[in-house]
Amino acid sequence: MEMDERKAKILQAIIRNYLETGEPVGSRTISKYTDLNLSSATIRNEMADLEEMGYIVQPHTSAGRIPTDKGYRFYVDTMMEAKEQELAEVKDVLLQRQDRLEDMLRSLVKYLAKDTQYATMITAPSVQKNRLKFVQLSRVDEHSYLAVIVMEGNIIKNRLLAVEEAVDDETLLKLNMLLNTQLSGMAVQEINLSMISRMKTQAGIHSDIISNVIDAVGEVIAEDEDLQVYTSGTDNIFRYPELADQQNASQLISAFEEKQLLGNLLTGETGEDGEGPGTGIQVYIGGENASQSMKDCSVVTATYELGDGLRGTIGIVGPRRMDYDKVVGTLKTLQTKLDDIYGRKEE
Amino acid sequence: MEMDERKAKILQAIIRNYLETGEPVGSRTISKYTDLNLSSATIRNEMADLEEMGYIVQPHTSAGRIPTDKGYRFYVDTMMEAKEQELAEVKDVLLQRQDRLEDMLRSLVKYLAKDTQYATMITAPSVQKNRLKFVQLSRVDEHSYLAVIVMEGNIIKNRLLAVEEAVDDETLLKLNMLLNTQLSGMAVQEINLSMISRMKTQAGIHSDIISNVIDAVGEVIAEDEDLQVYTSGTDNIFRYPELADQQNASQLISAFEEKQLLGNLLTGETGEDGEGPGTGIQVYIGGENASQSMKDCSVVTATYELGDGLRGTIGIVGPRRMDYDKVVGTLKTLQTKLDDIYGRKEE
DNA sequence: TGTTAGCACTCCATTTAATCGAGTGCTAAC
DNA sequence: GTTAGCACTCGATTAAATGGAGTGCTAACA
Repeated sequence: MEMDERKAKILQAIIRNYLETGEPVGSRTISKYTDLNLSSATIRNEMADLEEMGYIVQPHTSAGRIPTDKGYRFYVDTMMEAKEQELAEVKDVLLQRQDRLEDMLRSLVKYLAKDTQYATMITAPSVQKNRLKFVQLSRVDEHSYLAVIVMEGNIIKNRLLAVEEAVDDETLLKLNMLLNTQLSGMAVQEINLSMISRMKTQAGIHSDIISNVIDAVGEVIAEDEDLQVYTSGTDNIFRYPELADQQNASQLISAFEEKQLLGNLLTGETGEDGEGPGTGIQVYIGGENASQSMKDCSVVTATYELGDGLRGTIGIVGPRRMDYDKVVGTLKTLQTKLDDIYGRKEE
Repeated sequence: MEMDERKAKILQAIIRNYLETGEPVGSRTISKYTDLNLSSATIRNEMADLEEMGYIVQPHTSAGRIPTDKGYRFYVDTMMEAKEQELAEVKDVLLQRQDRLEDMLRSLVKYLAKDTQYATMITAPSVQKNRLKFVQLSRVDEHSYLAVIVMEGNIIKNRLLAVEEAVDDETLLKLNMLLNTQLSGMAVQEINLSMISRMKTQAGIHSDIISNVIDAVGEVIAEDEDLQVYTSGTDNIFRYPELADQQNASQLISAFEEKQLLGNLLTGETGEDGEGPGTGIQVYIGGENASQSMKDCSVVTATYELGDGLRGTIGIVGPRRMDYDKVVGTLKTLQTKLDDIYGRKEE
């Protein structure tokens, strides 16, 4: 048996209807719902076929049909029309916070949760090419010195160092020059032992400071690697009865508490080809999810890019019967806007 | 009617038992539970009295008794024995992250959630005396300059500034001197218009850079004022059936999503006297909570101090029948440890 | 006067039975 | 190939029956 056009239309009608109501869909409903002008009996026959093919199931004998994962998959792959979404104020969110990345992400993920009414998450962008751009050491007071480290993509980190003996201004200037001539533009992997010892030699009696700074650089990099994940709208799961029962809710809320695992979930698979906005969007339906705790959810992920090789992932989590058209549309639009704002900086 | 010793003992027994089981406790249970050697009939009489006095109620006619808010309040005020807690690894958490305040708070709140099995929250410390300690402007590349601002308490902030025309090294040095002589040690409120215009005059043709930096300072301060709240262990509410039903859970999870409101809840009332650890701990039982959404919860808050006037609040949220002894003990111990680590820095 | 045994009573929780209705599959006619 | 008709299924909802934990009250006792 194969999928002909009429079956597809019926399947589509079932899914559309189920997305809206969350109730199993009966043959009579479809008969009226579509412009096919077929009686419920005919629909029933077709539905039996669709069930046999694995696109829909009955929760129990005398109920209507609901889509299976395979049914949703078919819908998403061949029938979905990702509509560009409005996303009115998002541009403000993105612009407003440009220089406080963290705040921007928090705002963004919150905005998305509010807009879509699903739970949302976003990973802080991680630097692809981990290059140092600039290192600076300054005196804060007698015994504390501040190391500021700027990486490619304008990721800024600081670290306060305790230093035994004071350093005079001139030496400080020299140390800074030493640091920058050696480290600027350097990829993190290239900083090796011989380099470090060379620098120490040059620093002479202040070699301990240099090694402090280099330690700081190392830590800062490491810090950047266990990536931050921000979430919002977890309370939205209570909007969908199929997720709101104690069992499910508890599991999901727990999952959202474990940012680290969430991160893995998001970064696990990005291997989609293509450039520019509108690509890198993936849909995971129910059992397709890597995590057991998400087995009753669908997750839509999108990679985003802030220029300079800064890449992260956005995830939207809802029930299986999530409004795929809207969510994918929203993410596409968002990608476009991000590209508008950050893309042109690249030149 | 008044509270005599026997009534207090019975009330205590009722509460202790209810804290453990979560089930209404009957007269027979108490008769066996305590060392009073009284028959259940006698206990029944006393319980009727306690009910009349408002310390306990029956959920329905033929059920045992459960404590009222007033009952818990009496317990907390007069019978609780806050036991010092073990808190094995917390010292590691506190030390390990000393220079990344944010990470430390996140770890801490997570640790507490795991230890207590309740939901936890913590506000980032806000600076009491908002003094600038150090300001530095450095060149990152041709058109971007980095302003680093260090405040009393070693709160470090950076901001990237776009600058039209390049500035040579010497000028940069001068600007930095200007900034520091004028701003260092200055309280934020003291920076007024006349000061700003004076600095601008001195900066001459680079006055726009100065005003950029001052703007940055302003923003950074403002940023610090809408205080961050970190939460953890919200999934713990599902451990307590009385909070885990859909209605309650949804409301609570929503409350925890609204960090801003949570913040108000925590900072609303601190007006407790006393110095040093072991003070500033407050217990809000059920309806005593300011927020309607917490009406079925108890909240224990504690202020903490990191030295240098850096103060924040910790909150632990659980069911009414929370283990007050343990929670208060935990917070006291934590305060002591924090004092050990950060307290002596003050000298 | 305080304590206790005994007993009737209440009310929730749980189980069991009864009813309803949406939706199906199948058959036979068009 | 389509459709009307009908018997059938099965979850959901409502109603009734049962059991038991715990009470309040009374009367007897120290």
